[in-house]
Amino acid sequence: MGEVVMGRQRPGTPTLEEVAARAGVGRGTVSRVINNAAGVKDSTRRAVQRAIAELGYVPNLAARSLAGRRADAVALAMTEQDWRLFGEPFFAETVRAVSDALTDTGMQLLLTLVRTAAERQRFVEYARGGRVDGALLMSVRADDPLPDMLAEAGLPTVLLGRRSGDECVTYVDADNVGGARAAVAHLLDGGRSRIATITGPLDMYVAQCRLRGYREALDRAGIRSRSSWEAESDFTEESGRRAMAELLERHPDIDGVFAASDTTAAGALAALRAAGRRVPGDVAVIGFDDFPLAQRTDPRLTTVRQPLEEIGRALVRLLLEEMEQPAVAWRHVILRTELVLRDSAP
Amino acid sequence: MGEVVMGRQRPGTPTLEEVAARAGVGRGTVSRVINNAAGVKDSTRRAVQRAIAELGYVPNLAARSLAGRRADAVALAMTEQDWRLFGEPFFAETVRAVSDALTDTGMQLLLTLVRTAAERQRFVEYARGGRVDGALLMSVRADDPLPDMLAEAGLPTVLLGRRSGDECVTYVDADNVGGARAAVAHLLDGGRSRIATITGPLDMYVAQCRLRGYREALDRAGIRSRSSWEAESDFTEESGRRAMAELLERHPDIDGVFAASDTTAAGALAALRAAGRRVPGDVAVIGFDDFPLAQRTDPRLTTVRQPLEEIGRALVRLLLEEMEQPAVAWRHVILRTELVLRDSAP
DNA sequence: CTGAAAGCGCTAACAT
DNA sequence: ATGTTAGCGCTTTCAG
Repeated sequence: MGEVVMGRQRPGTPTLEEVAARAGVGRGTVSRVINNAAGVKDSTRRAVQRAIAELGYVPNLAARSLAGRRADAVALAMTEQDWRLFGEPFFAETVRAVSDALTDTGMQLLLTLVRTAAERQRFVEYARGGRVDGALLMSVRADDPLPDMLAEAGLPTVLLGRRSGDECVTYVDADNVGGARAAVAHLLDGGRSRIATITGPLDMYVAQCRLRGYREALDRAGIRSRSSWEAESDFTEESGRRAMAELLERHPDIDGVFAASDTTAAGALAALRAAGRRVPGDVAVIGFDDFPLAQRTDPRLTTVRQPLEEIGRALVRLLLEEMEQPAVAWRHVILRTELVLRDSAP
Repeated sequence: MGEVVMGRQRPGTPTLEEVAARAGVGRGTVSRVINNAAGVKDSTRRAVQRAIAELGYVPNLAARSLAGRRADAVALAMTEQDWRLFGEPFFAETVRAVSDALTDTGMQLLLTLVRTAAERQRFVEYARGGRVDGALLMSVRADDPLPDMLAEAGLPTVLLGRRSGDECVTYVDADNVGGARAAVAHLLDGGRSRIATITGPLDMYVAQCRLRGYREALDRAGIRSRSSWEAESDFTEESGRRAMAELLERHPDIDGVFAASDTTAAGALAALRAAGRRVPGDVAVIGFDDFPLAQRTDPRLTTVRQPLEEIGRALVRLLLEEMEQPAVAWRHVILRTELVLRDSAP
């Protein structure tokens, strides 16, 4: 009687051994051919390739993984908060950059959602189970235990951003303090002096850094920073709008705004418009992240550009390094940010 | 001499065999315990669990996969175009729904980018190599060869949306024609008669369907549809803005707009505002997809809601069915859409 | 209820 | 340059 098979993989899939038989060679030779190893006579190689084509052979990756002790894949994990920021260009562009940086390595990039505790558990088992050779973690929150769980399990792990000033786990970050400082300094240079800021969620280190840069720039100019000039957002456009409205109410004479994200800057713009302010005539706005979002509407804003291509490359490079060597040290890379000037009349 | 090992997996990882030795049982028993199989004496089970905990044992997924002939993972592949629509709430919400629907199965969801031909090749090898038990494909273009490549390889595959009216591969879709028709009928009911539409990219079947619904509704009302009342967008906000401006120029007396997407509707809104039209006073706008994007600005728009939770569940259910049975038939599910009324004064 | 044994399909070291 | 062999760590009969 035909028993019910619980296996999911189609039967009858040709194996390396069948290819070897058909090509009239040993299994080792076939293995060399499919792995592009040197030292195979050209005629043999072609014979094997023909057999592969005729049989429609595809290597079984589980077997390769088991024998070769590697997965040829890396995960990029995103938490629930990341997911809500999904729409942000920063997010999509970074993933794209990582994907590009990975093309040469032949490794498959796997994006995974880690929203609940159950999903985190499953992901950890997946990663520790050897289905990926390493993990990239996006914009981790201060209280996120995932990096440590993976790092302690010995899985090569690299963070995009850090959880705090004394982060240990290997990470790539942008110079958030410096970028914010440069932005505010630019506003000051342009003759603005009543400068407010819309911060990101302050439980994220990145938001703390950008706020610090804002304050430092004011300090250096001899301006005492005050909390009434600071309003928190959660990096969404809507919260940026609200924060801006709030700031305007507190300080109708604002003439400059530093927004901690591109999306937030877009919200700020909308709120300023709604309040009848001209931008940048009455109020100059500088946003972190150089994306079209805040610029969909007319005024070409000056922005702080993060070098996303570089970030993607650095993430992959560090991950590869972690994979090559046993984890002897944490490696940190902080990439310079750049002010992109667009407001000719500051 | 210590040879350089190219393997990536940490050595010294405890194996099932070591657990068995420590617990003083056979390997089979350990296997039964970690798979929650029935028929293990309670005391034995606990002994094994203790050994697992003490050793910090984690099953090697490659070995399990090889022996068990399944991957316990499914892929959700996104093409380059999808990726550009990444920001759309529809996208994020659908993935979330799929993720939710998958939690009970214990399978890991893997999002993969398939942007270039090289990436497609790699993904096909990954999938055919047995690293996933099935694939979900988002909003495929008419000329996308990926569905056929996977389906022909015998991999359980389900599409979200179809490539054309005679799509074969198993899919889940929304009733786009009906939804569009209902939207336009609602505008007509509200006394509007000069109704334009902003379509999606017409090489996508979903966009064709929504346009067809628009035309059918007008036909039924005895209004001849004309192409000058139709403008194409690529589903982005910017293109929606442009399309609306164009339509306004051609027909300044427009009093209703059906937008083929939420994002497009947002663009239309902005353009209408810029042209000094009140919404919905002068012009009523209905968008497909029920999301806050088009509603960030004041007027509460009536929208066409796609049942995303249902779509996610259906995708997973069909995929599981494909996995259980050899592919004997293509299965298609078309989910009803719903008009969400918000404009009390149509 | 449990142990022993036979693979799953591949890589890599070792012969030749 | 190529064939042979010994595992990789697990699931799954099949005996007991």
